[in-house]
Amino acid sequence: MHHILIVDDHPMMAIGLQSIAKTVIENSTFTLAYTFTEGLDALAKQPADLLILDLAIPGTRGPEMIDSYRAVQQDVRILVCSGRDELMNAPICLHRGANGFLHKNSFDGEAVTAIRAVMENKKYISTKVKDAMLSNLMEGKAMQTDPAASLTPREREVLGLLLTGKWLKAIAEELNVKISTVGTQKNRIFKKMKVDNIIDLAKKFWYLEEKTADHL
Amino acid sequence: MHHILIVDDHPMMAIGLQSIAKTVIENSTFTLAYTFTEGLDALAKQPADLLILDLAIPGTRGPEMIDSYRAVQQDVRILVCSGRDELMNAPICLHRGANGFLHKNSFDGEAVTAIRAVMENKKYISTKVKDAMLSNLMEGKAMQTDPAASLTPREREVLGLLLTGKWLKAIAEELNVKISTVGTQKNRIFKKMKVDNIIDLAKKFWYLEEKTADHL
DNA sequence: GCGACTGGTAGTAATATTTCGATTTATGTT
DNA sequence: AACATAAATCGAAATATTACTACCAGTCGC
Repeated sequence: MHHILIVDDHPMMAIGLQSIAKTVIENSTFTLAYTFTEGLDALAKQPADLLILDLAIPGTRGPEMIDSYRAVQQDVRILVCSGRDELMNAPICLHRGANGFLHKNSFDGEAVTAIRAVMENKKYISTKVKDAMLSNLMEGKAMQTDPAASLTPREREVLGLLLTGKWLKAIAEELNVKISTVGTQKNRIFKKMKVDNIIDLAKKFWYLEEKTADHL
Repeated sequence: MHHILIVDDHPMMAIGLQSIAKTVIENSTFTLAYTFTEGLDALAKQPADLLILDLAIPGTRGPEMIDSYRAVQQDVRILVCSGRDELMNAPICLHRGANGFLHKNSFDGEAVTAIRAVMENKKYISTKVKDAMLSNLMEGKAMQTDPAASLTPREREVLGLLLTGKWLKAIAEELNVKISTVGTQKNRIFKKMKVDNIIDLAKKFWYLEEKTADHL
């Protein structure tokens, strides 16, 4: 008898995952949660054998979420399921303590493999990620990191506001700093992210946009 | 006995939809397709009673897809299921001949309602969209169709270049006009599209973008 | 032929942004 | 304590964009 908690802000995706998990783990019960805090509460109320976690749920900053859930139940198996760039995020999540990383574009066969592996206390990453990590290793390159990892907290804050389409003036007012300050931050963000214009920046962080697109 | 075709590039989302549809329509068979052409082929091979269609699948231009499927089977019920801006896209899709529009963030209850309505040959849109359309109507505004319909050819050309992130200067050189001219066009585009900044503009035309998010 | 309208084009002044370099503050090291 | 470093801030000049207005060439209806 196993209990599985699925945290995903897309209910239909959660149901898809549940449907797949049911075929892998017999005799299982499920809780579906649709926000970060809802998920935390659910885990606090009932320990889970498996936590399937969407990275991109609103009000969170991605991989850091893993820590929060581990803090509630230290030994929970965590399978991150994200639509964000796999090559970038899988290593980050595993490094942060996840047991597996499953891309949302994966076919159900891969989902089955991932769930099975994690339930057997093994780590799971896709072959694609394994290969990439291996070839990075052989070329002596450091592991792929979050593109925003090199940004300072303040820069990330400005990044978020820039992606809402706000003007520098509005951002400056919101943050209570001078416009020139925001200009400098924007400049540094562009340089660090190796982009030249706001459109390319937005594309790099398209996955953050999906949430906002709903209430245009 | 009903046959249902689900076209979505996220297999797990497709499974979620299937799982929900199963509870609504008894005695149903399913085909899941993961690309636009796969979907077309599947429909050509076996007529469907219901087509659940994701708008954002790669290699397509959004709502126009509806025409392609109707060309294969004129009387198929089409329920569009998209994660993008509902207020804008739902009217467009229905105007183009879809039978319903379901947002991907909807809860399963709404999905059930939507599927049931469409299967009963009724139209389905969310209350949110209904309200918005109604208030538009009362204010005498026309129903939203193609957002770019009101743009002139030249404006569309500039729009395309703007969405690649090019600066006015580069666009002006490319089109062999003065920067001020491009500035004017941009201004008119912004006004017509009722946006204030390039990010919101890009969001309005998300379906022109190749699905960059997944392979960044 | 004559307004009225549309599409494409610019000029200009007001605003916004980029791009420097420089200062301040906090933190960690020796 | 002295020093180095990273983060955040800001001023000012150089550029770029926006918000106007205006002009001209077609086109349509009459």
